Amino acid sequence: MKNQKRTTIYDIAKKLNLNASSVSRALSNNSNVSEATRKLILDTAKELNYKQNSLASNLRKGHNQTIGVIVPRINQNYFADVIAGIEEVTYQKGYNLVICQSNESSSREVKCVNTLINQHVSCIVISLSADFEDDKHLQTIREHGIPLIQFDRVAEHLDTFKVLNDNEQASIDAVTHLIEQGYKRIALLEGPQNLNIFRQRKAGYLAALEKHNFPILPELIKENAWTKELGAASTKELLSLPEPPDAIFASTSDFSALGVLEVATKMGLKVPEELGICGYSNEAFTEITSPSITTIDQYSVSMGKTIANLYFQEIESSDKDNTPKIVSIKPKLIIRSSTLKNNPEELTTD
Amino acid sequence: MKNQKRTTIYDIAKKLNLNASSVSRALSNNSNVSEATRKLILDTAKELNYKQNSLASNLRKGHNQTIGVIVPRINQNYFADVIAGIEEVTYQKGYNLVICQSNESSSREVKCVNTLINQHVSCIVISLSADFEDDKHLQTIREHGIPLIQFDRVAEHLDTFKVLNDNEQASIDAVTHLIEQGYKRIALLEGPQNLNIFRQRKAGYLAALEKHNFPILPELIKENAWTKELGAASTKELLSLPEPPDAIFASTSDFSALGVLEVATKMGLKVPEELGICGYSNEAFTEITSPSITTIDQYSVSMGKTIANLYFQEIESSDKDNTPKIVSIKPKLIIRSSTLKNNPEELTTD
DNA sequence: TTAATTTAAGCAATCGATTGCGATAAAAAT
DNA sequence: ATTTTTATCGCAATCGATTGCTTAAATTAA
Repeated sequence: MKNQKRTTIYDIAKKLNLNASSVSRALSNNSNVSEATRKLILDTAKELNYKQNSLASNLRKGHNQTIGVIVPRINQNYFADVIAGIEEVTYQKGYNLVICQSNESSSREVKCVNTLINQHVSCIVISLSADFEDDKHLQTIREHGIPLIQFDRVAEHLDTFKVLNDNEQASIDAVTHLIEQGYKRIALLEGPQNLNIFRQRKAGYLAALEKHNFPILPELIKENAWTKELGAASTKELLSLPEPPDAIFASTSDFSALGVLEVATKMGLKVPEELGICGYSNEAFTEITSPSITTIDQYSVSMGKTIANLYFQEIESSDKDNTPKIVSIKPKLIIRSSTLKNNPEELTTD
Repeated sequence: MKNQKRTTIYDIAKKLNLNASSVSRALSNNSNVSEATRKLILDTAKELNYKQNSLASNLRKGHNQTIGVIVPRINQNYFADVIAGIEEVTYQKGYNLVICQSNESSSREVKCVNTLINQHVSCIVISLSADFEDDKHLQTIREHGIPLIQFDRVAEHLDTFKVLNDNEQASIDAVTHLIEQGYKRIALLEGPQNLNIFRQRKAGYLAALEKHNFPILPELIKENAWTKELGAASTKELLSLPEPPDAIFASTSDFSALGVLEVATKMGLKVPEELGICGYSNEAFTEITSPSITTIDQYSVSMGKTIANLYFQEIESSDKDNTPKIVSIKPKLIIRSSTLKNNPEELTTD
């Protein structure tokens, strides 16, 4: 269906009895073209409906004003927000975004990486899939001289640019808050420990307990409680313990926390009086549930902007092989009703 | 920072004392290369860490296995879902996605279109920005021979491929449901009427009322009630009328419906007994509010898949200039508590 | 053994834009 | 009037992969 070929600089040149080089220079607005012919060229370019061929231009210039982004799921709020943040900045700079989703599968992640390398993108931004084990594909990126920025879920030992949330500190804040509210037996719903973020959140949980001389009770730590359903299932198990917890920190996600809340409500447990609940991510719905759910905001959009700015300020601008930088963003504990056992008036105000 | 140049087919050719053409043929797995040299080439390609340069390849082949997508906001659930659906299919076909967001601004939309044209994408998929007025940029796409698929928010009079929701029917279903539940004065929160989707939803509202011989009361129709805040404001106005409505159809979005719910709750109105509420989009939170909100599911992910399939089945495969097709997807009314005045047991079960 | 045919690989043009270098003409300096 | 400088513009190579055509070699047929 694409029959008519598009007009090139040669078409413009021919029509004006000029050389293509002049047309190129006029169009790139750069140098050594008289004002008269420039105007002539610009006019006929418009007349002939000329549009530059970025493929040719990029091939010649040896680079591609494009940044590749690989995320587990495009339509997961957190990642969608990060992408929106990246796009906001890259758009200003005239860069494009090529988006891939790994679908939480590392084999697909590898394919995405290869495609982006083929595309000669200027930079690859990635957040790892859940079944991450091998970082060979990340090494490949570096071998090809493509700057790599990892965010959120990263291969920690790999020396690349990183934009992270301080998951451990956020976790400490959350658990400390629970302790201060008078909860005594605090359970943890944890995620896959091959991912740094979940390891860190667990570490924060442990650190906070230890600091306040709380015992660490393995039976109160449930792994693999990622989704609402899994969170609900774990909650049932926890609440049927001889000594059940009086608070649950769903460090995996707000969805998991929602599962906790639903089970608690169904079992007639009062939240926050009899069970405190804290989620993670500040999903929109946490504000709406009754009671509203205490959670942690990750500043996702601004994380995206940070990622893009990192590229433009640290990588693109400098010509030297600069050492990778790590930017850490401190998430914010959003205190809501689901954990306010003591002081309901202490609600966070924005 | 990108100092080492990448290995090309010429590097491989030189190393094996072959011609680049043979390398190209071996790599493309096509024709006229002996098994022996093919293996040799493949091996050294791996050894030298060769990755094809898609820019050069696409330039030569005259096309680009890339589809450009322009949406108002990447991180709006509906659009994120559609994109995820598109990506799912295009990934299988080895196509890439270039994503742009117009930020609800048509001037930015125009720039996005131009970038995608420059990139020589194989197809452009677009959902229009809120301030849509002029379709010149869409015409430009066609002038450049690039297939165009509009979805959801479209320029109706333009003869292009379209993937749509049957907004009018969905609206009829919703309002009919309200009528059947015994609501007598049904208000409408409407969106910008320059967008087809909001016009259609309004038309459905009017059609349903007319069919049941309900009077159309202009004071019950509120424009510009898109967000939660605007929805709340309109609700306040509606409820302070001498004869306030007993149901509100927030045809703009679930967020607007949420605003309605919050105002109603604050004013002590019982939902659904004293006020029925229906939203649009089936956002995740509508299930969680108390009462849960009746809404309309748009099958967003499957819309994305439909879009991509339309491209591959109708456009890419056929070589003739085929006439644009319109695919309409029937949304589904999800009945929840917020409208069940009569029969609370009638809840939709999935 | 020679001719006809198939197979494998090289040659060179091409996609469209960019850019260093050189050429020409006009303007400025002497 | 002659030389020097500057402003414009053309020439041609280049980016890396693809592909039609040609040639050389190998295989088969006669």
